[in-house]
Amino acid sequence: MSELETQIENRRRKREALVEQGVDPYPTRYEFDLEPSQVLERFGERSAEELEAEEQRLKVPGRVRALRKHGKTSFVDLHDGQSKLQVMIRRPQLDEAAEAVLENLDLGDFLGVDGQLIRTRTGELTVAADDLVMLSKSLRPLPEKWHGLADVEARYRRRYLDLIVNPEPRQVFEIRAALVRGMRSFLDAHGFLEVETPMMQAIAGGAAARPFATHHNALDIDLYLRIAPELYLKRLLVGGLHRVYEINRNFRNEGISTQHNPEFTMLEFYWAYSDYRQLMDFTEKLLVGLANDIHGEPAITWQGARLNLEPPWPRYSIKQAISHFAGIDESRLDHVADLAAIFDERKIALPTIVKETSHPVLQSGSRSKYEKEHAQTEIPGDWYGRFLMELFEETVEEKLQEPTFILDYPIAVSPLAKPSPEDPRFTERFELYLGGMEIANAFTELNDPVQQAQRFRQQMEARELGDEEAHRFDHDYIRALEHGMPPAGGEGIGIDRLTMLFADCPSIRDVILFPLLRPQATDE
RNA sequence: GGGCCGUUAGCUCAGUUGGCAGAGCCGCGGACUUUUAAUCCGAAGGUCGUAGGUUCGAUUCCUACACGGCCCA
Repeated sequence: MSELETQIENRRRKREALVEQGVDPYPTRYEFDLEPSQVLERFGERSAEELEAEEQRLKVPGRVRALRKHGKTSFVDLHDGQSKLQVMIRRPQLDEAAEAVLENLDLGDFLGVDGQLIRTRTGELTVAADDLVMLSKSLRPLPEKWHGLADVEARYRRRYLDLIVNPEPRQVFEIRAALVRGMRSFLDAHGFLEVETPMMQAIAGGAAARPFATHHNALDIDLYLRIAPELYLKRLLVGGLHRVYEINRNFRNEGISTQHNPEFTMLEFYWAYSDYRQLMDFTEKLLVGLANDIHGEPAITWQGARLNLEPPWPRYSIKQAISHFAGIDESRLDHVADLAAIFDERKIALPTIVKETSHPVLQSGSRSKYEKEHAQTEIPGDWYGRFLMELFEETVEEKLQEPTFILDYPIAVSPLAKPSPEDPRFTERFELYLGGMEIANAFTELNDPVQQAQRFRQQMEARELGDEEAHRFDHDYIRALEHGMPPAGGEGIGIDRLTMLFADCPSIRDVILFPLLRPQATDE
């Protein structure tokens, strides 16, 4: 028998021993007065003399996290997930049932104690218990008390253990909840209506991503888990819900990394008669407010650096950003041939989509060949934008630690955004970068049904060239637009990444309670 | 998909330049009526991730695989 099996066997024997002595190891009901952290809140300041005079008796439940037995006196640390409360037990004062509980008590058990609140000789607030109730017998040993659970894989796979023995995850998920709470109250206060739109969609639209597929048996139709709620939320704009938001899961059938989990949480909101400029101001206000609420200052600490969130935040167009952060003159950013030359100079790989595309111009996969043929062959017009974006991601993205708006994205990569009146190659779109990560994506929404249909057709062409992430044509969405969508701004904010920043977690798995891992054969 | 790193007792970790596998915590037995990482005494606990290979001998060296981490695509 392995050591673990032995330990489980010992605990099972104690469970049986309790049953034999008429003690239910899993009782149905327990009435208590306060949990440990509440006891500390209410009585934490009382002196020994005050407690002695008060003769306050309490029933307190909690998980046994430490057990110090010395002869006739035992000390137990009772935890409620936030704080611990010490219990002192003098064996001679116990009745038979309580004695059996003490006799068969293990670390990890849930225990109810009943006794007077005192301070011990060392001054610690303590319940001097004269009655004990087993509330739930634990059959497996907890990880070590001092080092906790350190194995990263075990922490993700068995988050319940991580939460019991490590203080950090609880704090992280409290921050996460505070962020979501703060967003809701901010949006509610600005007159936004929270809605829920389909997670299962016949056409997975609203973003460039591969979806998860599923099937509805009764209707016998294929459905997709949504990659974004965008097209449904904008249908609501058509329907007269002029300020709407949704906080919910998106699913993207793509790789896993420290910044990507296949399911992740987004806030998306749409605001009629607004535009991307107003959304930038709104975003600044939202995030600096969250920082003030959660950290008590308009700043966050990210991987050792203090990032100041006080508005206004710098705003660069894509071209300005490349010029400013990568030192490339803006005059070289207007033509695809110039961009290709920069890729060569800087030894940057071509955009994936270009490499994967079966367009004859690039079939060789060789850049020099591409450049040669480029001179005499018509290049699909949207490749300028794709090259520009690739250059931006390669040279600028990681440098954007302080909050920065990057604006005016190429039309090729923004099929749902309204074109810029100044330069039709670009759109009224921004992304917010913070800590080197893309946190928000927003634009003035394209509400021209004719142009939107044309954009969808361009996406279908890209799909035929091999871009599996290209948007799908959504005829029903076009029909909705044809009824008239008010001019509007819309924005998505990634909750997971924002939590990473606010809780200073370098991996998205640390801000998702149960991140996706490859299933493991169950062990003992 | 590629590179690097990791996997030893329930937990946290040592270690073996190839020769019987180590500690602390936990668990078990004992002592102890104010401890708090309680203390003291005692006895336990291992397919060294899995499968092959090299070798007189592999936990250690080699190969493949599994799972995980970080970086890159």
